Amino acid sequence: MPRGATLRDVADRVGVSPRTVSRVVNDEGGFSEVTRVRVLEAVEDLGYQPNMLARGLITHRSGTVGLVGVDMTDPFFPAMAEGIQNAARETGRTIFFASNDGDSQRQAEVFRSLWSHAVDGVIVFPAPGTIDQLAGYARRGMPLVVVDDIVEFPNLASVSFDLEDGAVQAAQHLLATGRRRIGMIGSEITVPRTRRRERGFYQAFESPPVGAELPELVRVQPTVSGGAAGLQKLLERRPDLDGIFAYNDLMAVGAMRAAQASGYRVPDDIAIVGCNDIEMSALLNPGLTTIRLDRPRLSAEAIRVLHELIEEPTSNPTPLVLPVELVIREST
Amino acid sequence: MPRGATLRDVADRVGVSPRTVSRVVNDEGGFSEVTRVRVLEAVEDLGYQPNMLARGLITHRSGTVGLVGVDMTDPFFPAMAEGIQNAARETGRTIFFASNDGDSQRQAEVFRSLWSHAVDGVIVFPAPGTIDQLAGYARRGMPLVVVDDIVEFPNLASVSFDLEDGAVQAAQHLLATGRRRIGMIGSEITVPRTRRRERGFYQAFESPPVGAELPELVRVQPTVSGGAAGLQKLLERRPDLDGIFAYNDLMAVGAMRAAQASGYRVPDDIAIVGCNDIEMSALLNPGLTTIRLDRPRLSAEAIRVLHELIEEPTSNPTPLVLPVELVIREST
DNA sequence: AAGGATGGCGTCAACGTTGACGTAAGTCAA
DNA sequence: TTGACTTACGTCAACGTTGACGCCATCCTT
Repeated sequence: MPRGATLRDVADRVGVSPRTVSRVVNDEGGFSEVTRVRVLEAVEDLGYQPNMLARGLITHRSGTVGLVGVDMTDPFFPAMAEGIQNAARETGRTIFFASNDGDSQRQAEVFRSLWSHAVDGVIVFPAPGTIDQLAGYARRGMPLVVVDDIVEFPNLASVSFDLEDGAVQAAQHLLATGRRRIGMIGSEITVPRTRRRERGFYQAFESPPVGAELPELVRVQPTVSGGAAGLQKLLERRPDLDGIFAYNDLMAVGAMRAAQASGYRVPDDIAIVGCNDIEMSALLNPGLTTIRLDRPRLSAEAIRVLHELIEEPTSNPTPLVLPVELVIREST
Repeated sequence: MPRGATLRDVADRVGVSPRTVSRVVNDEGGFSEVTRVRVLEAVEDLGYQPNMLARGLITHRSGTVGLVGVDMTDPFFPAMAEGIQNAARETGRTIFFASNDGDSQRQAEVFRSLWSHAVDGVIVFPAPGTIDQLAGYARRGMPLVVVDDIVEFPNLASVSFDLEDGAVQAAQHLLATGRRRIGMIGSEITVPRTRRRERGFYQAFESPPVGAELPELVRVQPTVSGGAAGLQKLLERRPDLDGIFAYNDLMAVGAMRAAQASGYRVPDDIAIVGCNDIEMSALLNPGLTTIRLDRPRLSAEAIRVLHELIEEPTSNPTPLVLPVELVIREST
């Protein structure tokens, strides 16, 4: 790209030094009203835009934030990214985006690249099993916010949803609406998230209503086809299941389709509860009962915590866990 | 962020000049094998990462590409962004992401910011009515690829889908499956895209099969609720419609739900064809017949064209229009 | 043996900006 | 009137890197 006007160009036109133009542009004070007006006119005329590379080189602030996701095509992600991007823009920062593909190696590459570009901080949806890696970056001084997972490491902030409670709510709802033979389709991916959801699910059965039987659990891939496979497996074990809680909405969709394909009516024969409340869930037929996560809130909190960390690198924020909410639609 | 090791740190440890380290790191040649090995060892030991700000300042290549979308939550977008991001990574570039919110003002802000950050080029899903604005950036030397819209401006590349043909295919499919009273739910957003789809739609009626009546058209917001509203309007005009083509899948979903809510069976009473083949469309009940756009291909082509433009700024690529394909599911 | 080419470095300046510091003119209090 | 302070600038160096160029061995050619 051709280079645009520089401080020197503006300075020459006005007849002051570049330093003075810099002061005006950054509103540092130390200039007269007359100078200010003339400089800003020249800035306008020449279409001057500060060069963030040069500025960042000296201030060690690049005005950028990294956003590392597992995979952009996860339907949970876009709303998060949009919120984060908007929040970042309000503080004058631009977003570097990169996927880690759920792979620690790739995530390391991504972080090397972001470090090279001198990002001011990073918000990351961690690849499974990479908390230590991330803690390493944080220790080296990179402001880092882990999203969607609870981590307890010094210098490593985290913002997440209370999915344990979400699982409790889902199971209780199934029990409260009269379901007695309930299965959970969990995720085989071994992250703390998974365990927490399962723990919450079982917790709801600690003092079960009369007639409730011990729940079933299968672990499958967290995808639509995984959900379908999970439902098949559960029905093989217990063809009389009447309630399902799925690890996420995609799996719930898969389970719903598989159930319908096997001749079960939803919700008459079998009720299904998902988790995440992705956009699609309200549009299904029947609409999916699910656990709503307030993603705009999570975005806002993540950026807020990150900015705290950038401004105050020594601060040690406590993990933030946001409440979740059951949304009842037609699938239960 | 704290700064990492620099060329000087590496140089001091090895006992050579920073210039030599730079040569090794960039594999420019002009160093001995012994030096190469010792430098790379030191690079490894110190965890040296080149500072892209400093490098970009002097080379005028920042190793970044801007990706400007209308809105990340458009279900059409994530797969594109993921593909673009992966393709960019292979060439060692990182993606700056920003939304224009479909607003020209905001888009201008976004471009100012990207210019400030010295991006090597930009891929943009243009906000409606901003082609002139974009042509301006291209004229000033910014390598720019417009995606999802055909533009014929010098210096401004474009990559898009043949949605005119998509509309032809959709309409012909409806006619071929015996539908005779067909409506189109168009978008009220006045971009060339919209017109092209409508033109293709009407084109299919230029030599209609016997019994086919003149098609109906409404224009509504390109959203789920817009689609529902559009279907209502169409049915008010002609309650005996038996086929619908919607501008996009979200509208098709809205139309499908509205039709079902009004007691119409899909596809028995009324057939529905969407456009885009977003992930959700295969998961609906019934599955949505729609026009599939090869988004991975579009991503790849967009990055390819952009790189050509970056390497060869004077080249003037012709607009690229990719073929589309009808996917028949249960809604027709 | 002289001349030229080549390999393997080093030196210096520059990219565009800001931090640190200097300075001249003006203001104010004692 | 003097000294201290303030305002409104300017000067210089530095951030980390690379482009341009220079230099000294070494090697080859004739």
